[in-house]
Amino acid sequence: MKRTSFGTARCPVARSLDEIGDWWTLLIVRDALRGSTRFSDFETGLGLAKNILSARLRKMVADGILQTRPSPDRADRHEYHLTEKGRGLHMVLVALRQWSEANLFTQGEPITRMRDKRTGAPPRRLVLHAADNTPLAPEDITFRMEKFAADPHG
Amino acid sequence: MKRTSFGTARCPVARSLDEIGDWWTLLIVRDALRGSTRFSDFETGLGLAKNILSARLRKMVADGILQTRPSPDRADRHEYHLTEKGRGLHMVLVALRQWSEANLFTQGEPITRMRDKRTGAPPRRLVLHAADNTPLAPEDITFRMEKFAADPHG
DNA sequence: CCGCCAAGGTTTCATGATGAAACCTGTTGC
DNA sequence: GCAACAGGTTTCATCATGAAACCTTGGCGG
Repeated sequence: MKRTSFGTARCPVARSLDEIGDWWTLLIVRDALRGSTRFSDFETGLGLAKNILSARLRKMVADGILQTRPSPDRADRHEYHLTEKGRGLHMVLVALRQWSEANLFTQGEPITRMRDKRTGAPPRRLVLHAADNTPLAPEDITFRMEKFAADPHG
Repeated sequence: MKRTSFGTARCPVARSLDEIGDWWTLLIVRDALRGSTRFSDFETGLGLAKNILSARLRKMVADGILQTRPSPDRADRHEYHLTEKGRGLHMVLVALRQWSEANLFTQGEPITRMRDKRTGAPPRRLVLHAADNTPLAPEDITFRMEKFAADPHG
């Protein structure tokens, strides 16, 4: 009945889907990374119903992905800004974007592509590297159950 | 009323969410990358209802993320294997996993972590690089509307 | 060759999430 | 003072999700 929750899953992938695995959250982050801060920015950029947007923004603030700041020009309003946690989702968006570009578009279709602001060149593809900088394929990876300890390198 | 579709969006992020942006698809890919191939593998690994699993597998086959192969031991059954397109989602899972590890776990919590199979060490964090290998932050990126042309480097 | 069991689904039905449209509320511009 | 507008909330119909029951096919023990 109730949508199953992964909020306490031991698998990080499952747990992350609990916070951002719905239809709109990542797109809100995408727009926020490109400068959207106001309710109407998101509304027009995404074309979603106000009630849904309202609910999502509220949840994202509660989850620490966005934070509200008083609007500079209107005392009764506020803006939505990404937290560091929210900005951290940039890499997820890049990964999704690169997969999508490689698999979901056909020749000649209009597409919004990512470019290096200085040079106009496309960024490199993401690659997972081992500690010694050799690339790691899915088969080169194993999984281990541990007790969480924060990575000192961030 | 109907869940809005991003299947024809020009933004790759939006379009990808149309195919994999639901609660179970990425977790099915995760299990498939770790070796699950049979219906019951996914069912027990994920703990989801059979009807939902059935619908997801069917959609993922239709989308070219999974493909069915005849089972080696039972003529009337088949296995589900990732296509190249499906394997390409590995990087998305890694990005989600790293974000989750950095933001959703507290000290001492049990967690399933990714390790280099040879050395047991954790992989490096993903970083987006420019063509000249300098790191690119979200602010260093711009977006351009183009007609899609496949990247010759894959 | 008969009956039973398990894998791999499909059907049914109650409930929660989604989305369109209408409505509310406080400012600001005129 | 009043209309317009941003920024929501409420209402209601519809869709998707999930639990449980049911079906179907092929081994297999006797």
